[in-house]
Amino acid sequence: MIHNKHAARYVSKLSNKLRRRIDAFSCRDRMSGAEGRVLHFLLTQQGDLFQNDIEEEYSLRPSTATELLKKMEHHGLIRREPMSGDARMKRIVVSEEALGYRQQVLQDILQLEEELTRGIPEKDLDVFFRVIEQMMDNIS
Amino acid sequence: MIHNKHAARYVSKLSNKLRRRIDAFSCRDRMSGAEGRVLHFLLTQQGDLFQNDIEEEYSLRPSTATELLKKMEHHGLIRREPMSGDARMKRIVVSEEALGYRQQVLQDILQLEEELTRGIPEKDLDVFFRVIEQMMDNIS
DNA sequence: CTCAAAACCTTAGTTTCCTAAGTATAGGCT
DNA sequence: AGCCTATACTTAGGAAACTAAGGTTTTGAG
Repeated sequence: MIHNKHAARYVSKLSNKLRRRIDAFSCRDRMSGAEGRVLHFLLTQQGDLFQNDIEEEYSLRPSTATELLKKMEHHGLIRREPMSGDARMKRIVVSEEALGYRQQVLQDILQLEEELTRGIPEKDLDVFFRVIEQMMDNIS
Repeated sequence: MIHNKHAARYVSKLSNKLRRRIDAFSCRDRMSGAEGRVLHFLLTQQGDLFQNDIEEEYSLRPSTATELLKKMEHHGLIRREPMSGDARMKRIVVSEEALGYRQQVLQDILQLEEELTRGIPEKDLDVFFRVIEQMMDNIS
């Protein structure tokens, strides 16, 4: 290794700072941190989504995902519909109420993204994304 | 925003995967996740370290850091010595026992780092580190 | 039909983190 | 000296996140 910097530590540190920042989001008084993150994921993803996808996206164990989604369902953020074709799977659907937060959530994320990437050249961001993708491949 | 990729999500996702990976480290059966992370930090840092530094590094509240360090002390991983000059501060010292894990911890980290950066050009890593540093500045 | 695997759930316990309110010390400022 | 604010850390209590181990039901392959 030539670098004296540790990529793992850098990434973790930035991620922790981000968690802090995201906890200050406006909608946060109506849902927990994890619930907010998952809601944002649901709102920006297209196509059918299942518990499986949540587990993969956030590196969660099935039981953790179950508990989290159950809580979101109880809070009225999502519904879970049986999937025709495979009775084991339940499709996750964002509720009407949660769709009302959509604008705010997207706005918050957009603002964070702009703040985060301020002063960073486009080509550097391209490299950054490429490196992260490679790293995710490397350890998966 | 020109990118359709979200830097925040990318970083969080990689960080989660890393946490999983690090939890599988060999010494991990003798300490919890957070304890292991802090121990690694202590072992690779030079100069006096205080609770303050742990809070900053991991974006923790004082009470969280207190609890974590108290647990590490109880598990025999660290000691806390009164600081001459400022009676409010207590210096964190890695115990003899924990120093025994040193080689293993450093080895684990080095291996992860090599695995993580495999196939990524040196100059891309330079950009990567620069971008992360800028992002940390941007949101602090 | 049988059986392994997949998708998800349940339970019970641990770990991590937070808020809110404290103690004690330090370093001003008048 | 006395007062005030900030700093460093602590305590108490609770919420959130995670884990391991063991279900259920359904699927799909042999």
